[in-house]
This record gives sequence, structure tokens and C-alpha cells, in this order.
Amino acid sequence: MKRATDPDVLLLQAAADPTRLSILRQLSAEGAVCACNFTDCCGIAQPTLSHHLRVLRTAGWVTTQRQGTWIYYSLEPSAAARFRELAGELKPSAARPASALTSISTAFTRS
Amino acid sequence: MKRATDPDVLLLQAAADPTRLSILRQLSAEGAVCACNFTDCCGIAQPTLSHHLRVLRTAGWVTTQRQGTWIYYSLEPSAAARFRELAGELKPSAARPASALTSISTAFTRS
DNA sequence: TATCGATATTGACAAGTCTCGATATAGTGG
DNA sequence: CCACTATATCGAGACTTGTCAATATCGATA
Repeated sequence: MKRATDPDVLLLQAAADPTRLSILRQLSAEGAVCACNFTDCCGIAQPTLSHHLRVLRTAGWVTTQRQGTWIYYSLEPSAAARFRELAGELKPSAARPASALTSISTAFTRS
Repeated sequence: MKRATDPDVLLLQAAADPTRLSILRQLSAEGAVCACNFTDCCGIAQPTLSHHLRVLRTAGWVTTQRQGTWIYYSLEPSAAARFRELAGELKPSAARPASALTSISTAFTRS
């Protein structure tokens, strides 16, 4: 497995985990959330949560803001925007639809 | 590492790989593509390609259509649609924006 | 300074993933 | 049936990831 360098792949990899996706969803629903609120919700140990939050931070998914002892996490708008853009690019193409395969085959059957 | 069961996570995991994302992109751009066309493009061995295509198939990203010896892969519209939907759900919330944190702190500073 | 609570880092292990060579299967044509 | 091509499966090695206990760091407060 060669380590991914494409930023889009990094964004996807960061979101492609049950714990992290639910964190992203909670951030999307509630806005800024204190790190301490995730520990309970996900049923994981504190170091594990810290690890996942770091992955999200490294991928650019979230930003942090210290408030005394607490650290609030929020969704990074640009990451969410890039994600939507990526999703918009992946549409079934009209260029060579699967429905055209039969006509292709009739045209190019080898004698 | 507990195995993911959430179908959304499976969809993301399948897309979160450099080779597979480029396959998805090529399918999106060109429509139905013969499996043999990917071998060259990605610089990977044939069994490796076959593995990635199976991951995409299992996750519901692609469908196949045999045409004699060749097998054509195409993007599954419902998977792409679900992906866009998922992306649409992840928006920075207006519910409790990070900008509101300062006022929170002033209201709840412990004496 | 000492202590406490919240968060991060370290180190280690189990389990997963990517990769490829070797081999098997399926379709085509002689 | 045999040879050929395209694709899938198997098995193994190297690497990555998720998890947690132990420990460190940082900010607040006494």
C-alpha cells in the first residue's frame, strides 16, 4: 500500500471510518463541539478519540479552538466544500453508457 | 479495528484509495470501460486491478457487463447519488458556529 | 508551587489492506 | 479437444490502521 498523496484521497480516507464519520456528522449537526462530548458518544477510550480527531485535523476536515481547558472542534467549510465538489464530479457518464454496449458489440464482432 | 457495517462507510472506504478513485474518475469521464483498459493506466499488476474492481463491486460502486471475453465496468448511478447525498449532509452548521464560542465563554466562566 | 481536569503522545498488539506470483476459470476460435 | 486471451482466486509478504494502557503536557485554580 503506497501512502496516498492525492489530497482528495486523504480527505476520503479520513472520512472512511465509522467513528470519524459519526464525528463529522455530529459536527455538521451541532456546530462547534467540545472534544469531551465525543468520548461518551462513540464508546471509545480517550486516546483513541484523540487519535481520530488528529486524523481529521491532519486531513483538513476540522479546526480547533481552545476555550480554557476545553478544545472545541468544528467542521472546516473548505473541506466540506471540496468533498461536495468531489461528489459532484462522480456522475455516471452519458459518454459511453452501458446501454450502448450491445450496439458496440454488433458493430465490432470479429469475423 | 472493528469491521465497518455502515453502508456509507463502506462506500467511502471503497473510494478512499488512489487506484480506486482514479478508476471511478475514469468511469465517470468515459462511461463503460473494459477492465483491460485499467491495467495500463494504473501501473499495477492484473490481480491487483482485479482486487480493486472487486472492492468497488462489493461496495456497490460499479456494475459489470460481459461482452464476450471482455468485461465492461460502469458507475452505478445509485452509488454516485448516495455519495452526493452524503456530501450534501456534511455542511458546517449554523447551529453553534465557532464564532459563538467567545460569548459562550463569557457566559460560563467559573468564578 | 501543587493539584486537578482535559487533551495529546508513546508504545505495543491485533487485525486489516495492498501487492504480486502462481494458478484457476471462462469465453473464443481453430 | 486444444490453444489463446481476459479475468478471477489463492497464498504470502510488507505495510498500514484502530485500539488501549501508561504517561506526558497544558490550562485553570487554589
